[in-house]
Amino acid sequence: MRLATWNVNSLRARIGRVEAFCERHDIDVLAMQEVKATYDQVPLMGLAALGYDVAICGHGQWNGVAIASRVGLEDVTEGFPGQPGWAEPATAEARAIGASCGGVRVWSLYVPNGRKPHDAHYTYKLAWMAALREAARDWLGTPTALVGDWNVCPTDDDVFDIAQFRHSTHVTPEERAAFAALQEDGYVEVTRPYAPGYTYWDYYRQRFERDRGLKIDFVLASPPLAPRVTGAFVDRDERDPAQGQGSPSDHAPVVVDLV
DNA sequence: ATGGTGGGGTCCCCA
Repeated sequence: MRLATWNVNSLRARIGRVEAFCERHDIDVLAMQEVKATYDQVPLMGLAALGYDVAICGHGQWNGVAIASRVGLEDVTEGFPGQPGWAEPATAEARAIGASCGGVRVWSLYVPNGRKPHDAHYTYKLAWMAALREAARDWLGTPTALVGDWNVCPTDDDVFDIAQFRHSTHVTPEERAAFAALQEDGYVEVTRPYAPGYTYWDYYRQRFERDRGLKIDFVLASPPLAPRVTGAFVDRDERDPAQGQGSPSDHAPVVVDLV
């Protein structure tokens, strides 16, 4: 089974690229983040014609998550127990969707950005990740994949210039500890051994062209699932403005193969 | 310390 995760930065603006990506790589399950759309807003006929069922847990503005699957899409759940809410309607209830796909429980996750350390959104980010850890403990015994945009750089090597992030989110000890805690519980980050490179490059200052990016998109596999991983890669071509139709997302998709 | 680009919704917020 081939599983992918991709922060698409608007599914409406990117539907053509998403369909081409699924076809080109023979994707079975695609977890998407920042879809910025509800189900009825997106022309999904193309994906349906390719054999995919789609579930969207989304808001029309700044975020929203989705799962497209052609190996079954069952027991769809929006959010997880204990997920902290947020007063702003634009950010509420649209950061996690889970479903059973071909015998694997897949969670498409959009971890809050946090904006700035000391910002209330940063506190919310840490609370959200702590709640995810608590919920994820219950899924350790079954084949589970926690995939998505984690908005955390686990090591200094995951940032093009750590000096520029002295006063930024994504690299603080607290965020790194929250990401590491899931691995201490038994989840295994399965992409890095096969695909150590960046997954995100800012739009401005030609960051992609100069390979000045971040590694923030990951796949955490539960103990029963981790040994089934046979490979992974980052499809940098999908971030390349010179390739494909229309403008790219600022994230590249991450693909994982499972037996 | 700031601004650069792209995507939303209403002319400004968010990544």
